[in-house]
Amino acid sequence: MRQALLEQDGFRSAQDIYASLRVQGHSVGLSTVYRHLQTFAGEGLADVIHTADGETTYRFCGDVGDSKHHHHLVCRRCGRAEEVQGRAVERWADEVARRHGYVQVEHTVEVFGVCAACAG
Amino acid sequence: MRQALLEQDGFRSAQDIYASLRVQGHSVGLSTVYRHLQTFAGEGLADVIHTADGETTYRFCGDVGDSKHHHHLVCRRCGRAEEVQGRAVERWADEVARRHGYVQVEHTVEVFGVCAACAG
DNA sequence: CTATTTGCAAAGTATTTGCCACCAT
DNA sequence: ATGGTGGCAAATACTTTGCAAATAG
Repeated sequence: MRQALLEQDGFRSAQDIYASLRVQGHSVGLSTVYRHLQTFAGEGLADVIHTADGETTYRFCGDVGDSKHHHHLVCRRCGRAEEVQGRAVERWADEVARRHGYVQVEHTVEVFGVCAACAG
Repeated sequence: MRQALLEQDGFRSAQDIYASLRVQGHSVGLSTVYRHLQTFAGEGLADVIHTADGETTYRFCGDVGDSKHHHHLVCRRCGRAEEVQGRAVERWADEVARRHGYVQVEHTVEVFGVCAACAG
């Protein structure tokens, strides 16, 4: 089951993944999907992002516990995602925060678009 | 009522705003809060952002229909926010997207921290 | 047999909608 | 009367939790 989940690709919502699994014949429960997703996210096996309309989506990064800070370029259509880094952004965020006297700074940066394949 | 809503400050969730209004003595309905919030957002009178944990929060920008593209530096504690711009970020996002062949690019960038006042 | 995993169903929480009452015109 | 605004309550949608059956060790 864990396996079946890990084989899913791209950023998908829990509900979406659940539906896919059922269609694929697995008789899995919704709670199981949520439970694993949370576990994965906790272990760093999955990235979590919230789309513009507030949906929570997950994506598996592979088995590598590569915990490096990165952001995503996500296809709005198919959910496919590229992991990207941006020293420029990190610097900008820190600078902005510092200038206003904010501490314990974090930031969320996600880029959405339509990938070459989907754009046709 | 519209007025009472507009007087709220900082980024707050709908539920939060609703609670405040009730405490302040207004006998307002939750739906009214949501309806106005959506209207405001549509008119550009309010900015909407989703916090890291998926909560939807709103903030009033004043009466100016100043629709310029900007981001926020938000205090995690009190909800206060500074509107910031970052040409560097815009450029970076476009560049990253272009490099991977993505089109119709958009991005969400929010910086969270604890403001000087709250950090004490 | 005990511990873990899983699925179902129930409970929660957040948001949207339907509908009727109320206010000013 | 008429249109718009507002409140309550019901309906949705998404996520979490309780619990007992199934499975593994």
